[in-house]
Amino acid sequence: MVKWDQLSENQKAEVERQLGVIRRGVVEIVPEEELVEKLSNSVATGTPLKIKLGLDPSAPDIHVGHTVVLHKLRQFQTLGHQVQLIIGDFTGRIGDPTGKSETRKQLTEEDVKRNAETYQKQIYKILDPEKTKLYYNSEWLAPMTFADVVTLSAKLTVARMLERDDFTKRYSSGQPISIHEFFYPLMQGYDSVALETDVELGGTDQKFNLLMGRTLQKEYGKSQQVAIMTPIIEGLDGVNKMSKSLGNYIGIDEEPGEIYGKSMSIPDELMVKYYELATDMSNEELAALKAGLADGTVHPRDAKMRLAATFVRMYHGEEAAEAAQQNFITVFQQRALPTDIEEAVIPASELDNGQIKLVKLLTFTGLQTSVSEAKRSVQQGAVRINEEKLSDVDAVITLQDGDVVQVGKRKFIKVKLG
RNA sequence: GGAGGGCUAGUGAAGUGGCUAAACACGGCAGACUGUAAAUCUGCUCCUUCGGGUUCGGUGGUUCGAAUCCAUCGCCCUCCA
Repeated sequence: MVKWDQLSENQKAEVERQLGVIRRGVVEIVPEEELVEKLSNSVATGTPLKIKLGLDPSAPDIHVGHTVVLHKLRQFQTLGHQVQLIIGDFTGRIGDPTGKSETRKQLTEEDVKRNAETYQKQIYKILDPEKTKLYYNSEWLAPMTFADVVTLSAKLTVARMLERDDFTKRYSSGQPISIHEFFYPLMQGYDSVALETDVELGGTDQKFNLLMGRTLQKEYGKSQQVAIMTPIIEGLDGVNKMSKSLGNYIGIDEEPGEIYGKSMSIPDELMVKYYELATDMSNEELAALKAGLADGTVHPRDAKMRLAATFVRMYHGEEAAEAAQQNFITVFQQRALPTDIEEAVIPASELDNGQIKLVKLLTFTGLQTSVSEAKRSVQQGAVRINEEKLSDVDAVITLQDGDVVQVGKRKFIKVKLG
């Protein structure tokens, strides 16, 4: 093991450079001194560090919140390190209790497998597959005997387990905690033992689990990993953490227009954070942007548009980003009709003499989910056909090919008679 | 094993026989305002062929009438052992 003190000046500079990248946006590095030593050894010997991330395959749709940690992994890869991606196929069948107010349902083997595949497709939009090793933790967890499990679980106490914040909360507020949930941190920690991980990444909510890895590695006589915690990013509302269940997320698999629009809807205060944590913008560019926003030379709206375009570019490419931006300018800034409107086919059977009731049209095209909702929208002046406002609930209209039906600011459909 | 408490619309939570399609808050949608937003203000927020229909964990009862009473089943929690 080569130590920091033994490094040449050039090597020290390299370690410093790496630290600069690694530190960006992270909340905590535990313990930072050990990271310095691990990096020193890595630089001196040319051995990449093993950087681990555990994936819970219960939610296969990756959103921007998940990408925070993925971008951090990508940075490690760019610095030359090796990523260990663990598909928690075994743990997934138990369900991580982290951040959950209630027990998660257990996944079946097929669920896990299907989700894992979806995951990989999305994850390589950010990670470099060349520097990623994929593991399934059933590989080492499934063969363990009950005796092995008892040995493992004997290393921790119930009191220790209950220290964990979400267990404490659930326990004191009378929410159920199943015994099997206690095994989740143990298994995740054991993954690090099995793979001899150098650095494990996770959100701040993963702190307990990450530290468990250190504890268990020590118990099993291994070198202890460094835990790096990335922030939990707020969702579109700017208040709650981004999550699918709260609906305040930007999914990386979403349509370019959606990604762009959602990005534009975030509060200004969140912009820099998103740039810092969830984009591939360099530290230098980031600093320039911050300065520009601070001294007023960069308009917040322009900065946000650039952010939105960056998201689309990362997940759909340059062309899609430009198209999404152009569409946004037309529809929202100029309040004009978008150039590319989805068509809805209205079969002749739905028409009576070429006519159709307005509310019927709205529900039939899927612009509204129920007649009641459609009526409300009409009454509220949200409905337009060919940019002309219609406010009569009982209106019967004559449709023509190419008529554009609009509800609110963002829902459009072009009529196609068929 | 014993005792008690709970399950209401997307969420939280009122409601303990008719005045309750069910307060209120949040969320959501729409309108105004703006730099797209956020904030703020306003309206709407079960479905409907607009006659009505279907809701308060499931089922079965009592009653002219039940989210509200009874029975039973399921799920959850607390305390005691």
